[in-house]
Amino acid sequence: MSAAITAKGQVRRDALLDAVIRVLERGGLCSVTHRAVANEAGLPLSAATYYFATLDDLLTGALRRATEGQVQLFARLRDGTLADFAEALHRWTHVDRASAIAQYELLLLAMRRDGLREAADSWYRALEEALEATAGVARPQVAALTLDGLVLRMLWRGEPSSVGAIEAALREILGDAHDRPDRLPPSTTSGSSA
Amino acid sequence: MSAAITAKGQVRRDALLDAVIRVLERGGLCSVTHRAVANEAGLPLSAATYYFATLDDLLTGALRRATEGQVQLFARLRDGTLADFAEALHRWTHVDRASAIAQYELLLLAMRRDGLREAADSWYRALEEALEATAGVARPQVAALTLDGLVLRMLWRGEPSSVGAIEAALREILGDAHDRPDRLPPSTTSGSSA
DNA sequence: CCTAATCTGGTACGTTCGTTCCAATCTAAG
DNA sequence: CTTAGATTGGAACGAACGTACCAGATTAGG
Repeated sequence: MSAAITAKGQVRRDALLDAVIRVLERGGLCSVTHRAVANEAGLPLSAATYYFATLDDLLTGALRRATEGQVQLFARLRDGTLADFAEALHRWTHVDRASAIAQYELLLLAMRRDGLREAADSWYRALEEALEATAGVARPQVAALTLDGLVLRMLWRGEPSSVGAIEAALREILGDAHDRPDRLPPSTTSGSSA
Repeated sequence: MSAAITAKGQVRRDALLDAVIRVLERGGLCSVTHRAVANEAGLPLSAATYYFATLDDLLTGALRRATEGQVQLFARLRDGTLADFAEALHRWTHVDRASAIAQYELLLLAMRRDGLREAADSWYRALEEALEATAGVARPQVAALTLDGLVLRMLWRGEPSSVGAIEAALREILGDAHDRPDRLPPSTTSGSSA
């Protein structure tokens, strides 16, 4: 045993996992192949097969990497304001929509692969913990479910689409229902989806 | 123009779409190919390519078909009791888990294909309308989001796992928060997941 | 330095895929 | 019955895939 894991090897590993995300964004799960990932990373095919023997290794690593970033985003929510979180959520679901879809595709894949269960779990737990630590949230466990549903709704239907509308929806979800008896607020600043 | 669309043709069409769901359940989105679907339906490859020229046609038709069934399930919720709905939800997310995952895979695909937007929309609208028609639901729009999140949580983590626990969670979600200030109820009858 | 392990880039095999083509068969309208 | 259009089953082509292999380059430990 001598070289173990070289620094340069780790750089290539990370480059490949980042490439997986980009390929995923562009063409979905089925388009993730050793060749496509290697090409996206600007590396020869052998580099992909050497560091990630099977396609599953590639996807597993990508999910774990993406989850880390998401966990950090949720952690930042814990310390920031609601408006900050609304803006982060807007960026994630509208500006970087392809990236968000890619992450959900990986999470859905985690339902099938037991090796990914852990990653999906930590993603979920990070959201719950962030909500529990956020002041004024009446029922964090329920709010976590609703927030999850809100993200999906934004990805599917595009609404709410503005930062302001998202913040209003968050207020509706996180806070208790004392002033608004019903309805998610419609988009306030920008119009509806296509 | 004479035969237009024959009855036998429609039978084969439906058989192929059902086969898509079964293939999807077994191996995920990437395993849906003309050959796999035709083989699953017990038909020659040409039958799949004749009725559904592209893979997208196959997936589009399958999502539309699956959505119809789901819309009918939600409609039944409107008229039944909460316990009935809890049982239906339990069957969907635990007994027929693979089928539920397959449907979400198709819904996720709908985020990428504009032709599927309509199907995803009708699925969503059916859930909201069912909740609006259900007596005692304080905020149906919010509840729809939460219910969506609950389904995903059950698919990812397996909890809540018993019919009783699901019904309790539903009561927490649908009704107002006047007796329980926090927490989703833990599983009551069966244990937690792995 | 030396040696063993990691890393690199390229090639090739066998499989599976979407897609196309075609001759034969079936069906319904005139 | 006749005939045009719908349907059927089989075969084949080119492309892309996972995977395996290998000879050379690089690197780290002794």
